[in-house]
Amino acid sequence: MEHSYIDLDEETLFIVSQTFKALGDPTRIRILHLLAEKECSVGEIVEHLSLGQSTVSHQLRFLKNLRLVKSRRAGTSIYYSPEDEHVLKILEKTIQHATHD
Amino acid sequence: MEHSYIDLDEETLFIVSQTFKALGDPTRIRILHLLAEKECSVGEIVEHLSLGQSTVSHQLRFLKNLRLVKSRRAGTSIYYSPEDEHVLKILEKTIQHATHD
DNA sequence: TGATAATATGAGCATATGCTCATATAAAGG
DNA sequence: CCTTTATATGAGCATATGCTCATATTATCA
Repeated sequence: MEHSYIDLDEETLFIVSQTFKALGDPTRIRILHLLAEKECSVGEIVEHLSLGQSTVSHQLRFLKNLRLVKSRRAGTSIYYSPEDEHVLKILEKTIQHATHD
Repeated sequence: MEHSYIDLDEETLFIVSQTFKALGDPTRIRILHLLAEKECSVGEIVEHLSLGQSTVSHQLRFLKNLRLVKSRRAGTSIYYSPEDEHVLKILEKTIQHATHD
C-alpha cells in the first residue's frame, strides 16, 4: 500500500523538540513571559519571580543556548531580553488560549 | 519602584507547560505530525514510524490525557486523530519554521 | 588593589521521563 | 468457547531534568 508520508528528519525533530522543551517548564515560561514585557537583569528576574539566583542563571543559560534570549552587559548587571520572536508569539498565544478558554 | 507585571497563575502555568511538554519529545512530535496528515490505527503508527507497540500506546495515552488526540474503535483496531487544532497548528508552523529557515 | 556587588558555573541530589518487557484486556472469527 | 489479532497497562530501569549549595568570575569603586 502506498502513502506519501515523509517522516521528519532528525535535525528538524531535534530543533523542534528542543524548542518546545524550552517552553515546557513553568520556570522558563515565567521568565520568558516576564522578559516579553520588559528587559530585565538577572537580579530583577529573581525579585519579580521569587526564584533563586542560581536557578535563574541556569535557566537563562539554557534559553540563551537555544537563542531564545539575548543579553547585554551594563556594569556588573546583565540584562536579558527575548531573541526569538516566533517562539515568543507562540508562547503568548498559548497563554492567551489557556487563559481565555 | 512600581511595575504592572502580573505573574501567571498556577493553573495557567500548569496547562501551558504541560501542553509544550507534550510537544517537547521527538516521538510525540512524529506521532502528531503523522496524525496531522491522516487518521491512523496504533498498528499503522507503529509501522510508519518504526516504533514499539508499547511505546506508541503509552504516548497515545499521554496525548489523549491532554486532549491532543482522540480515538475511535473499529473492530479490534483503534484509530487516532488530532483533537486540538490550536496545538496542531503551532506544531506544524514550528516545523515549517525549523525546516525553511 | 582590595572589597563589594552581580552573575555564572559545577557538583550533587531528588524527581521526572521514556523506553522495554511481560502481561492484561477487548473484539472478531472459527 | 477458544484462538487470534489489536491495543492497553504496569513494573523496572536508565537517562534527563531542575533545583540547591558552594564557589568561581567579572566588573565597579573606594
